[in-house]
Amino acid sequence: MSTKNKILDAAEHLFAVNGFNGTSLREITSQAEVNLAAVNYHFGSKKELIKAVMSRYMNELSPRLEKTLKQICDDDKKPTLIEVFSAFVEPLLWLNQFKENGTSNFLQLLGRGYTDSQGFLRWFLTTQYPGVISNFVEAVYKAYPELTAEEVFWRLHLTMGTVIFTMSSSGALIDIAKSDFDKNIDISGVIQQVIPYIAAGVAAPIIPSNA
Amino acid sequence: MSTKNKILDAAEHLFAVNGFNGTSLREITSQAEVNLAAVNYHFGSKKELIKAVMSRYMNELSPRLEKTLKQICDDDKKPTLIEVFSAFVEPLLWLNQFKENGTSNFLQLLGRGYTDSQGFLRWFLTTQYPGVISNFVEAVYKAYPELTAEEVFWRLHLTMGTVIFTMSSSGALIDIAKSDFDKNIDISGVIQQVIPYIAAGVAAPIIPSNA
DNA sequence: AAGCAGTTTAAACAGATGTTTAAACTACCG
DNA sequence: CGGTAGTTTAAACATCTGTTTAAACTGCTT
Repeated sequence: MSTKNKILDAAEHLFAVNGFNGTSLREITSQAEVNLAAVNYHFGSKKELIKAVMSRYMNELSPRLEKTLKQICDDDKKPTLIEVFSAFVEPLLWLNQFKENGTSNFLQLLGRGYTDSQGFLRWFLTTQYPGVISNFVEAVYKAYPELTAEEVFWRLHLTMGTVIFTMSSSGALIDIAKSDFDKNIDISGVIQQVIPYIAAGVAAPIIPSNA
Repeated sequence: MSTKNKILDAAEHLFAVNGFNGTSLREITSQAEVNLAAVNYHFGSKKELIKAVMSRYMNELSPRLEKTLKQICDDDKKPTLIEVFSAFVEPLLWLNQFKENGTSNFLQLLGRGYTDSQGFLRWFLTTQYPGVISNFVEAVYKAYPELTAEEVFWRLHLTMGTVIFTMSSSGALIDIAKSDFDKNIDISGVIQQVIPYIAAGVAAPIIPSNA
């Protein structure tokens, strides 16, 4: 395995667990068993390494997500919200075949990017992968045209929060499910819990503005 | 204003914006206009300062939350989920009178505690304020007894994620609402968007386990 | 005025951080 | 074989981190 990939693998794991700020280059390079200077040699800086870790996943996810969302919207009959959100499941779970623990690692990284260094993830997604968001918004609008653009905006942000936050701590949740309820679930079990919740949330009755 | 309070105010603001790891004692003490050593003199360590910042809010919130939740559950008729979640609104908004930007600051701090140093918030809430959580779980159970304990666990975690994550970035969301939709909303406007969403999410139809 | 507990101050501490340097090593090509 | 581009290495760099120290200062009581 190349030095570059050894670094990416170690960084991905440590970033997911301890966050970007909480992970030092020395931790990364010693876990990857490469020299400290290798990060700066191959990636230029720590910031560029973070981008590289995120891009490796987004480049896998982006085309698959586009495909499943198109499949749903190209049909003549309008999709249900459950179908729209389920369109994320297959691409996300595929990350587990792309890399071990790929799904939860990626979702954890998303959460870190949102909270660690403010605005980084927003910049990263909107500038590097603008199609993903617009496709998604369009799909939700087709499924639920009664919502105004403003309401779609709010509910998608709430959904993003639910998913990212939950997945960031999915490891802990899986442990609790085992110890408290004696249930062995994995990441797809978590997703099964999430989808009806967010679908119902997005489909919630609209509150009159002057109530 | 006492040195102790100057430190608490500066720390609260910086912690909320940049996280616990992302804020140094030198930033805090220079913004508070006190000597660097003052933190260790008055609080002992940075970790104790973090606890003190959180406790200042929790000590205000905890009794009010207990009161509003009790009000709902003591009635003979069972509460609705909207009522249960609305019980959080008044205590949370009261933090704005307790301190300027108190509500959003506190909710941002909650989000930081959840993601910054893993497990800290969980330890903090369960050991220092166990009543808050159990009261809440009981209220949800009364409002929606069809849910199993396991389902309540999942949906409350999803709800916590939604609320904390959204409120952490509520500042950015308020800005977007203004620029993209020309709507001037404040923190209570955000809460108004959140409540129907999470109430619908918790009340979502239960998925058969062998589907 | 003297003493004293509580507080503030500047300076230093040891350790960790991201980054850079220059020398050493490696493999391939002429 | 010699040379050269790409890579790895150990060491050092400057800067930042939380914490500690000992001296100075404060307001109060005896």
